[in-house]
Amino acid sequence: MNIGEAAEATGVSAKMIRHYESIGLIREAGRTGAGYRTYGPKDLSTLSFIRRARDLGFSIAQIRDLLALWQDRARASGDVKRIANQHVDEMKEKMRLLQEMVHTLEHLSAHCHGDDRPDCPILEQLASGKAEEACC
Amino acid sequence: MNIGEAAEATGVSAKMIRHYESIGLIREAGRTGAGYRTYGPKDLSTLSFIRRARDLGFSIAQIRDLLALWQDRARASGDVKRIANQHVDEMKEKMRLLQEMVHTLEHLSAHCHGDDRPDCPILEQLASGKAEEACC
DNA sequence: GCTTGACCTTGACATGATGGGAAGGTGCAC
DNA sequence: GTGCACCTTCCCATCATGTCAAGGTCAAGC
Repeated sequence: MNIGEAAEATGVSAKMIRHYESIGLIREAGRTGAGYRTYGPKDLSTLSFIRRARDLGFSIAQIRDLLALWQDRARASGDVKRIANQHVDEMKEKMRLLQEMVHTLEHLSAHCHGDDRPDCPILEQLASGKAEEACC
Repeated sequence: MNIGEAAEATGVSAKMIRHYESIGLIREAGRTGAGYRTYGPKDLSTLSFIRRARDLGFSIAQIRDLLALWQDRARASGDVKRIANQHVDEMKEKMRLLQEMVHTLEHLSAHCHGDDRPDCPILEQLASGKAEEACC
């Protein structure tokens, strides 16, 4: 199976398959006489695994660990759970920061006329850092 | 005022001040005879403006627009509000995606023993893409 | 005056995950 | 045997920021 077909089958772009190989996330693919990479069912499983983990937002480093655990029959599920929970915590923290920013900005936006007049609490906040006080 | 003092005063690192200058976000700083950059009160205001906008998650491109509006006395507050609301929408979309991932992962994690046994629905989901069905 | 240490200068390189493109080789169908 | 789709490697770009290196400058203490 060619890299293009493998990409099609797994949803990982050919570009990224080569990249994952270059950083050692996946083993080096076999080659045809002409140097074309070839992929078998096992490789496809690994690539699909990676794509699903990426879809869940895991970093490459985390995926590296998850792949090792996946291929380790003597693994402890606790190790997997720990990685997943850590990732969940990271995502929640990101959400919290986003929520804070959204909150501030929505508040400012609600007090902005949004018409042709130039006065705007959003710019005032950015300029002075104390629009909150000025406005509420 | 030196770049280091300006950085200290505004919370924008010296590195980033030079960077912002190089990409044309701020005007070129004045120089001493020895080539040191110098900053005045107006520059400090601009840098503080940028830092606050960055703290609210605005991209450099958006900040470029906001700065232009800030310095335009004939601006329409509607233009500012539009940029802010667009940014809020982007952040909300990011939060939505994060929430989805968190939801899936917390669900899987809840069904993982997290002990020394090897069986783990998290890995099963990543491997097969159908843990949801297998589990619930 | 000289040394020292803190600061400045430019420039290059790194991050993380991905995309884009160029230049050249290969495989297959007509 | 030609054309087209695909493959190869390699370089560059993103985005905002940090790090490091090599060298110049300033001010204070001796």
